Amino acid sequence: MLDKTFDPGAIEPVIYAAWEKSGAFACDPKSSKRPYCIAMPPPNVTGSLHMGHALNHTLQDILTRFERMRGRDVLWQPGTDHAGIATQMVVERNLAAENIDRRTLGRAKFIERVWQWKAESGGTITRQLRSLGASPDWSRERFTMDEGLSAAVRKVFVSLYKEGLIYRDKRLVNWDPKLHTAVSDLEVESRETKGSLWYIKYPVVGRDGTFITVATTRPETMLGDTGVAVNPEDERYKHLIGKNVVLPLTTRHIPIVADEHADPTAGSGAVKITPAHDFNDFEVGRRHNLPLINIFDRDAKLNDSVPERYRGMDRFAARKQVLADLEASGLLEKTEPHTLMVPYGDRSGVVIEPWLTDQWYVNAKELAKAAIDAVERGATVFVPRQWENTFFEWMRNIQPWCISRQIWWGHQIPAWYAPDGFVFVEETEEAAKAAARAHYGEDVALRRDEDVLDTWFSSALWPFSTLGWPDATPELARYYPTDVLVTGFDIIFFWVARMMMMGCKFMGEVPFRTVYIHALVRDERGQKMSKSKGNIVDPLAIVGKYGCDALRFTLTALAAQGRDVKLAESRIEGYRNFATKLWNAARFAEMNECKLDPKFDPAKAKLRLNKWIAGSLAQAALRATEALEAFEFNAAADALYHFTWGTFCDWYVEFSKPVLTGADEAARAETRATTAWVLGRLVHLLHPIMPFVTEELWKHLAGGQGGLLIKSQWPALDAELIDRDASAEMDWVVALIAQIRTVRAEMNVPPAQEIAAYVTEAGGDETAWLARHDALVRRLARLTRIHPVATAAPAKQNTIQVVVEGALLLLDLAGAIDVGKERARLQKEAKNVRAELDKIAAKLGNEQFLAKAKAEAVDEQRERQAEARAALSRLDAALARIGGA
RNA sequence: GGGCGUGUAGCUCAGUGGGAGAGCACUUCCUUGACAUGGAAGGGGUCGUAGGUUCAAUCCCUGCCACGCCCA
Repeated sequence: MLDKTFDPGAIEPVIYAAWEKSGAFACDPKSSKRPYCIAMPPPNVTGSLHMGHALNHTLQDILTRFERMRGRDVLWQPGTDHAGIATQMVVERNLAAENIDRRTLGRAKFIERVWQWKAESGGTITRQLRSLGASPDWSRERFTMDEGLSAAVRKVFVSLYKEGLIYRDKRLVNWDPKLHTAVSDLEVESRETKGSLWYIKYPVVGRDGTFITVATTRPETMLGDTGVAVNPEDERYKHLIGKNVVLPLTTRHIPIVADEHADPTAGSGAVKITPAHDFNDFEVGRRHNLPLINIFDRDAKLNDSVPERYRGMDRFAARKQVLADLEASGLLEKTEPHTLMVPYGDRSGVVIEPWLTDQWYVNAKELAKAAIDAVERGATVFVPRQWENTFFEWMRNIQPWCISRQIWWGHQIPAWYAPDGFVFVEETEEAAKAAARAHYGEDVALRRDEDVLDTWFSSALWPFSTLGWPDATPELARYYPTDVLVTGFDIIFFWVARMMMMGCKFMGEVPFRTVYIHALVRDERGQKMSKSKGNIVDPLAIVGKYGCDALRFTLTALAAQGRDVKLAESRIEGYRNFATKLWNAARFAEMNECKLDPKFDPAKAKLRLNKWIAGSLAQAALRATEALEAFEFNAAADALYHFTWGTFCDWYVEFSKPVLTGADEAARAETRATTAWVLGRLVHLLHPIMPFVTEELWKHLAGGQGGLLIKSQWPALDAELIDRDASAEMDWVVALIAQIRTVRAEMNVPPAQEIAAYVTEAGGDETAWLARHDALVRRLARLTRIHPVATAAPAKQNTIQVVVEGALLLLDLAGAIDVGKERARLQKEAKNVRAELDKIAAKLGNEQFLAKAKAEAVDEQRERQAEARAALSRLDAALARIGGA
């Protein structure tokens, strides 16, 4: 016997273990089934589960389970990302607690400590994914620093280098002065900041008392100025172009140049040019051959290129000093408040400094071509489609990708330098040595580049490196290209774009046919969840409180395309209740000995009731299947929810009660079999969304003989099961009962009071329907009997009149009714029907409508008119009988 | 500044070229033999705004307003 409620905490771990043990998650490369593959976006190995993961993995798991049940050989490829900077920071923090600095430890020892940390703590996130019910093929779990994946990285690096698509360059990079590494444009976050705009007077050489005023947000960098720019069209400054100014606080003379970069409407119209410390100024400097003067060291402290008094100062201290000195010398004209965008490192949280260094770059512009083309010709399709615009926008304006990082944890760049600086890029040290020998005619000492690659470089290879590339494995041939990538829009640039580039380049084919982009999970007020706001909802806490299925169903139901998911706990509670509802429907079936009968064929059911529920189920199944195929997760959840609760539990189960306790043995047997059959199909249909409760119920329904639900077949319900006549009949019964209940409530008939009813003016169908379902109607509308009578007249003083489609019912209250109240009720109803009739009449009276509207639309209006007229005449007659017009 | 998206019931959101929906919240009633994590009934919306297309617009098009996100 089932318990009264489902106990997720006790049952989930047991079921998960059974799934894993059964091998249900594993793909089967040798099978004859069609393959289906999803590459899991590898979470950071340092990560812990948040709602974004929960949504992302729930959707992937739904697709995985759905396709698996539909008979595909599914590979959901799991793994984790080594997350270079993030992981190094975690381990450095741990070392700091032991008072150890990584530099004193040395590179090799440090890397050892990272691996040790990974072995101990790196499994957190994958363990957490298990408690979400995720069913990837754990036996194939990969890590981006695995030997195989590292080999792929080296091969890609070397071949891109040899093609000239990876190169070394000295240019400005985003320098993180805290982490001491370059970062890519994407790892820089611009934050709107309230600052100042300082107006500084630069004296013009040879014209005493003449100044040009520049406006700047970063006065401290003036010590690296090598020019002043004005717009060539700016009349205020035209006469000064070509003249020199004395750079205040120094003795340096720098030229005034004409450049479009200077905006005459901003600030003073003249700008200082610091080519070594500003991306725009770098370009201006290049156009005018201005020298680059680097004034910062790697900590962003001032170096020896500045006057002595500023050396060694931090950039922020230097700003104060420079301003004070300018003020003292009368060169600070004014200060205005100014809002500007300041770049911050997304990991370190400190202000990023544009800094001149040697770094490795990928020619992304070139690689982007094939990726753009692939999306243009539909080889990869984004769902929802509009994200293709975002993708194109980024890809068409893509900048060189800085891939070297000055940290230790990651794939070390396979480049070796000879003493003369010549570089040899090879997959192994031996190959580099051989190349050097060939180059110099003798062995020379080689020094390996110390930098490592951007983490996203290895993630970009994920869809094929995990399948064994560069080896030609059977898995690679079978599962690449993958079918779907499920991810959030925030990593379209970081990851999707780069996988597209690398996949097209090295596999000659896109990495995935479809990219499903889901939204961000926000809190119930629509705010992004963040630690500082304290509005984080922890998925594991939710799972503990409401069960995994409740969380999964909630995320699914809210995952409408093109909209953020706003998560309110009340929704989760509601879907937990849904799981309970399903559970109790099964409990009802069990109590009534509804057992699965393998020989039962719903198409052969005799009772209208059973034909109707089978057809309704088929309809819901078709809708859910279509929705999942189209990634309309919420629509699938919605169709199944409404069938389960609104149709099966609210009506069918109630309807079945008189049959199950009745005397007709054949009807009982058929209804029992139908109930069990519907529930059996239903747990299959709900399984991808709510895997635990359905698996547990399946065990009970099938008496342990049905195998695991996760391995079962998706129900292919024939649309032939949808029986229009049975639907019309049962819909009428439902409407009849609802109408009687409404009237009873309005007339304050106590719910427990059973009353007699009379029916008259019934059509042929309605008479038959009422006879057939007499027991159901009596039970659900709480009537003692329904007597057919020849006429409603004379309406008695103790009868209320219920107008339904195709019949008139009289409810006998066995006592005087409040005639005034009854009249008011009928008048209100008549008023509503008249209003509707007016609307229909206006339409049908419109010749344009009759001439131009589709025939079906006109017919529909005519039908509605006929129904409304019939209802109105019954209402008028009813009113006449009690003496009210 | 460029791009994208969103404005529908008190809240969170579905939805459709022709009769406005769900969940939660709210009101009233009900411990009936699956379920009070339940059942029954009910109140509540000029579908942001102004135009246009159409026989017909909440839905399609345009402008505007508001909000959100991404990029510069």
